[in-house]
Amino acid sequence: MSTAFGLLPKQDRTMSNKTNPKFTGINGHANGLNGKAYSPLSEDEEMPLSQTLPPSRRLKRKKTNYAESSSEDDTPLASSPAKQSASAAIAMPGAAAATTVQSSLASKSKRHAAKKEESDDEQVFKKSEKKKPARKKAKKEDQSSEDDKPLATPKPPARKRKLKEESDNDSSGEDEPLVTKPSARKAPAKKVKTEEGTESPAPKANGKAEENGKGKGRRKKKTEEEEEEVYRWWDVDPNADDSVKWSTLEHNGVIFPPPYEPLPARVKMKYDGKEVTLPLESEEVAGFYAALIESDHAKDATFNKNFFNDWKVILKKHPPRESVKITSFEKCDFRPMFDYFESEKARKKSLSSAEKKELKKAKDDMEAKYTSCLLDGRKEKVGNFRVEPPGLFRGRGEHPKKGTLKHRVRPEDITLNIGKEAPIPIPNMPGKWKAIQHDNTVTWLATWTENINQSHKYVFLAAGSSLKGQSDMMKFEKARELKSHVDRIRANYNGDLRSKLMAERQRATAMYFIDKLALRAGNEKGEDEADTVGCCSLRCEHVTLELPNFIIFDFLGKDSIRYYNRVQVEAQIFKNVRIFKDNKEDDDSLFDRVTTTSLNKHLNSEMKGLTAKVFRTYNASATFQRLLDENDLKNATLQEKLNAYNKANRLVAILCNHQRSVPKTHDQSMEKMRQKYRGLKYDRMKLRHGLFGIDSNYKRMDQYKDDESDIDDDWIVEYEDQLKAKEIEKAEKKFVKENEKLAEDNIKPQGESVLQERIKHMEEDFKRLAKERGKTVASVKGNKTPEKVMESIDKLTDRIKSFKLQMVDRDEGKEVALGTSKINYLDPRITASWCKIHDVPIEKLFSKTLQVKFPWAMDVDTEWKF
DNA sequence: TTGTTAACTTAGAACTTCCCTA
DNA sequence: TAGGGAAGTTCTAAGTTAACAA
Repeated sequence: MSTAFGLLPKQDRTMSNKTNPKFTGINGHANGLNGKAYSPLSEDEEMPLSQTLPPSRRLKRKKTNYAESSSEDDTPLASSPAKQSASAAIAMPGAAAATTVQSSLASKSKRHAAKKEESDDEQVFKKSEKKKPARKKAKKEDQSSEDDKPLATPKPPARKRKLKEESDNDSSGEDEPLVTKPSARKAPAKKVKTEEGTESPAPKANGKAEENGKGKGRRKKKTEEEEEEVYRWWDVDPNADDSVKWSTLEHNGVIFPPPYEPLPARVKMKYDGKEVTLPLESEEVAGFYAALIESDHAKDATFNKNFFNDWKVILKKHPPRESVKITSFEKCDFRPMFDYFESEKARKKSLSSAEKKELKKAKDDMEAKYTSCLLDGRKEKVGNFRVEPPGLFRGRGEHPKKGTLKHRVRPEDITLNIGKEAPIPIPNMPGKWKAIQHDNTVTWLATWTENINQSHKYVFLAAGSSLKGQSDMMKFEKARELKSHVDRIRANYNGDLRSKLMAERQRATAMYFIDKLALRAGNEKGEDEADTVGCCSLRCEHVTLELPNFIIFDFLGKDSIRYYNRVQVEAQIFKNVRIFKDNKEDDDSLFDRVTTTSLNKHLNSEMKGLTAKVFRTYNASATFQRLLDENDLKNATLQEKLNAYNKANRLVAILCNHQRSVPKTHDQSMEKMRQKYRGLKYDRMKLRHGLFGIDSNYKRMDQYKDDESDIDDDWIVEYEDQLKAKEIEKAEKKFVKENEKLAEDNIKPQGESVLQERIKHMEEDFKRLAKERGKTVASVKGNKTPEKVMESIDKLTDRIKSFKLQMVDRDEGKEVALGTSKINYLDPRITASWCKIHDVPIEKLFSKTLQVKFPWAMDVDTEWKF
């Protein structure tokens, strides 16, 4: 494997977003980050495939031949004599030129014979050797019939996800989790205040809340402090049945966005240079686009095409009043609308802070009742209680549907999930809910189906809620459980890398990538989605082999973020990928015998509840813990500790390929930093020269010369001019202020000559500086001893070093998003424990939101390890 | 066995607030 | 004290997973 990302040569780790191929999400955790080198190849493992397997049995397939060659594809690796020579060539290390051998498909009879020879593997082979389907077809477009259905009788969804943890309950000793399973949501809760100000009783000891969670007026009003008391779900009985998520649930539904507010009559878009008056319906959609004309979306042909097509449909029903026919996108000028939106933004921005506060309060008051719900009698925060407003679909990457119109969601679209006894909320816009259901095995409060991809939208509780917290904690516990299985699992897949069955060998190789590179599982995607891949859906074009043992990954992953990584792999992996790619087209699947389902099924057999995703969590958290532990921070300052933490965080983010777009002002701020950096070096140079001026016996300290090579004469002229201008400006301002002060005190102000005198002195100083240019001797202000000057030089050198580090840090981190791993992959207990060990306040590392999200992690002691 | 889908987590973009510097 | 940039928060798209229907 390659070195850690941060240590890679530049060409191997240049990063960039999306279309600009640069980001190199090198893991390196097998050597650099993780430090674990697995099973070094033994003599036996080095044995060419040709000696282990009859080479002629090697697979050959082409995408176009999938159908007719299916049975051929089922041939186990070791069973096709017809391809012996080709396989021998593949198997020879370094025999790259011989990897692609044209050969005809083996005959059925040969295949049959081969299968007979493989009697031992027959069963396995039959079960696993299935071809993967090509990209899924587009989902059914028209779901309107569903939408037009009358209010359905409340019924629970046909299918439901069964919790994995259920199966874990009966896990045998061998697979015992490291830590007692957390969870259990139905333990006694602290009293909470209901919306009306009454209190709900705590649920009964068995976890079931009193019917409907209501116990009005039974108890005295408690103080605010007590009401705010947190329900410590993580302290309660872990053996509760977690297929049931709640006993009682009360909420106020969702809040719909306000109706469309028409533009002032004077604001009109233009068509073919002339103003057009649009009816509300078409004006609203035009406005969606107008707001984006300065964004990248408006530069995208697909986005524009989809928007225009959808808008034309609206226009047909609601044409411009001038009876102009809008048929050409190019003739549309949305600028007047855009300008109006901008002016409105500016107007809102310019409001006084009191006015802004008032507006915010009105909004908060209006939303207040939707922000929380009563779950088993306890008040819990709701996450996305606002219904998504209509707009243009902002699909990422090359999503074929980006720009299409996302319809306004109405009550008729929404199904509520609520307790049986709870009052049904009334929508804040005209209409009736699509359906009401009382399913306590799911956690959502409301759902609807979006019109573009027919994807389901849900309203869930907030990240800080007990339900989310429990699930989060279980996620990390599952990842920790992997710790005690991972050696065995790795040994198993390392063994399978040489399996005679293609499916097993592919699966083992995929597992290797998932484990070492933290790749996602990679489900198949449909034609109506962006073409992105993960491990199982990698195509041949996404992996390039480079002798002797490098693999270059280059593909678009989730959110169309580019994954580029040049990785040094073990010989067997290299060999396998060569075999998998052989005789396939670029757009053929690399792992044609592996699906996410089959892979996860296998992982589950290795450890209960294990999926590809668990590996990502495990590797992120384990790597983070190890990196933190590697630091010696005994005498470190707070800043040094924070730097060490952020560095570990950054390495994990790189491992997981978490990118962000470069801040728009990045180049500008880097340039500022560079100027400041040079300025510091200039200051040191002057001190050095000054030191020599004071005492020529002092060394000129030429060790800094190279470091100061970017300070050339031209730059110095420019810099000193800037300095001079700044100093004069400063002096002028100071002079004005002094006079103002004097005027206030009724004292005669200073004359202009005072300022002129000061400026004259400054100019003399700068003239002296100009004379010293190009010389190695300079004057030093004040009566400084050489020792004092030396001291200043050392201090400056430290500042220069630290500033340089800051610059490098800023530049290298410009495309790395730290938040994603912190929120989703790093066990918060690692941070909590680390903070305690190093006496770092948690708020330095966890924002308020993160602290609310992870209350369950805060109690760990300093001994706790992931 | 395979495809579909419900339910959930993970993700970067977009927006908002905070804080530092001039 | 403004305003610019960073940090924090919200929004919603895009994944994963497993149950279930065909």
